[in-house]
Amino acid sequence: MKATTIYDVAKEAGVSIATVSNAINGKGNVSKKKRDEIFKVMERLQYQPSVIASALMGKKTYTLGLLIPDVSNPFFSEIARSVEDLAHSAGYSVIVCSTDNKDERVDKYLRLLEQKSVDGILIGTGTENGETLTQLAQKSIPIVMIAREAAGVSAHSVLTDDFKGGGLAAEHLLALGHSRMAILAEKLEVSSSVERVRGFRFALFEAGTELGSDSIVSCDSSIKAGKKAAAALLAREERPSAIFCCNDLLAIGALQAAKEAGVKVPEQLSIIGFDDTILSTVTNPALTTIAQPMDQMVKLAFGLLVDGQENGAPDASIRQRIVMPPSLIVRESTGKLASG
Amino acid sequence: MKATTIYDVAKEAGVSIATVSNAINGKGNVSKKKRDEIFKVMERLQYQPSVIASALMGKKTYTLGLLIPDVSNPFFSEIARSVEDLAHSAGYSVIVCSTDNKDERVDKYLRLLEQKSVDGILIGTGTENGETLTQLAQKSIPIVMIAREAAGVSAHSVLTDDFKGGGLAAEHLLALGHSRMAILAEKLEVSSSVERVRGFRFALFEAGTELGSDSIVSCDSSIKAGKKAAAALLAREERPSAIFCCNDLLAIGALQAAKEAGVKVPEQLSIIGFDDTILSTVTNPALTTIAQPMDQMVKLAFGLLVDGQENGAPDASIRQRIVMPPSLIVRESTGKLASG
DNA sequence: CTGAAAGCGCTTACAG
DNA sequence: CTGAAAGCGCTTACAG
Repeated sequence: MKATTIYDVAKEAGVSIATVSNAINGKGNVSKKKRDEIFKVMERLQYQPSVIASALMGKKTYTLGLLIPDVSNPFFSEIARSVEDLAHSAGYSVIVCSTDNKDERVDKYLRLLEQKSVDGILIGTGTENGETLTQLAQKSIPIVMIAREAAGVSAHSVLTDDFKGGGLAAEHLLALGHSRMAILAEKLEVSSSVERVRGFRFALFEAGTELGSDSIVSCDSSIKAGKKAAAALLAREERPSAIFCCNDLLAIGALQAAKEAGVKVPEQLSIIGFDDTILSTVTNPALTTIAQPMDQMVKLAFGLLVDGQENGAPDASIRQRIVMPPSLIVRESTGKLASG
Repeated sequence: MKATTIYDVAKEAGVSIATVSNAINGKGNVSKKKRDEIFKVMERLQYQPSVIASALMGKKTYTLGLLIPDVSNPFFSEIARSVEDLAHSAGYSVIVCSTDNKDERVDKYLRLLEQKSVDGILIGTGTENGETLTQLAQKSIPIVMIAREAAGVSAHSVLTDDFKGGGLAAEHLLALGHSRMAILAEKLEVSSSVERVRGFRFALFEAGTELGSDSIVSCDSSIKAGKKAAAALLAREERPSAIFCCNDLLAIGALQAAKEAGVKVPEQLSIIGFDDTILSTVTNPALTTIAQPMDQMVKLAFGLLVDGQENGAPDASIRQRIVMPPSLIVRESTGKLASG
């Protein structure tokens, strides 16, 4: 069964397709009578305008792209959900793209999205080579970065103050009386990770403490990798009394390593994560972590992406960089060292 | 900067747009010489064909829709990732739609996807009213159901043998010597949930045991709701020694309720979940659960959806219903009752 | 082997 | 207030 087109309803309603189009889009004055008649016919024929056709005429596709490292990672799936909801209520749908932080995948997806003429792209994935991005920006397809720094790309970005987040974690641990600390970071190419580490170290420095140079270990961003790295940390002669993990996945790995090593959390070891994903509420002990105000960040980013194009967008050219404050969520995985 | 079109490359290459089109699509014999020239120009101009335009000419949009209750639910985000990967390597992108199992959202998304002329829709969400679906099916947009039964809709479906899954859970608990059991189910409108409960009860029946009529409680599918319902169960005079939860979220709620009530798992209470999501590996104790072979299921569903249209599809009309076997994953949350 | 022309389903000036 | 016509960027017969 072929879908009904604007021609079908025009014929049925006894008007031209131009009038149908005008009626639908509320343009050019169509008399109320005709308009009603047209809408009645549309309903009867179950007519749905083809966005393909109208997109070809320069209108929007009402489709957005979302680039993230991995939808199956709770942190990003939560972002995806927020984006989707916002998009949905604004009439957009979103194409989700998991990049695994691989440049080739980023590139391929970006090209795909361009070919599909999406109305904008939200990027929450690492992109060292801003080349493709810059090209896109030139082609006037709006881009905004979320929870990631735009590496030399002239795009708006909304992110968390990762430096401060690291500081928050350090202060919490310091207040609990810890002094032998370690850091578990994901690969240090990711800018947010670097900032978290820097912030953590700086807070320690301000407090007059310092981190041994071998106290920062980095690994892949997964529970498994985190577990392995944490296990090595715990096997050291001078076992740390607290570990700052740059994301919840790593923190969970650390939790598991501690369990296997028979090290009690938080009595003998404090563990603090980052991101405040659903995972952190589910572990036992529940994870103390640093939360990013994701809902707000998504809302801001979405606004920049979509309204930026809809309004006259007088300031579209001036690149915005919105930084949001993280917050400490204390749960059960951190505490004072049990008696010394 | 306007994007380059087929006209630009035709002009540059000194040929007609028809020839460019043929060269790109490998149709109508284009001499090797011209073809090479054309490709060179395309590269130089960074030409990317518009899928919008070719879709309008009846070609595919290379976009698929995925309907699930909620991307931020780990079970579904894992499905989404598998679908995305398969789609990606076949040249498709996927629009993710979280329906919250609400009919209105299902309907709205379905209509949206239709307007965007997606090449197919994968449905993993409850849909009581098959009406919209049936309409779509008539409009010849391919649909396949995944992990859900197609309610009276003539669409392929690939699902887990939920009845057997429930049975597996029961047998496991039975073998551990339990007799006072209870079930935590999500709203009983969801077909898969009903089957799991039925399977569980049947296995008990075969073993000569029975479930008190008040031993089946249902609630929303969330950790919070599960926790509350489980707490009520645990507060009963005749506290159950084992709870079968129809999904991991509920099981985690039960785990938390037990912790709060001071009931030790698995020593005093066994808890078994369903789905084998990442969450079940992260709890402490780790969750015993029933796994669905999701990767295989997604692969099969995707094949039905995409190849079904690409091949001559001689059997496209005969509706397939593929049922996959679940399996028991024993972790730490189930065990024999400690001494009686 | 190659190109002129029609057409996909819309929208947008422009006449009337 | 309404419609004929051109055009968006492609593809597909059909001539040559």
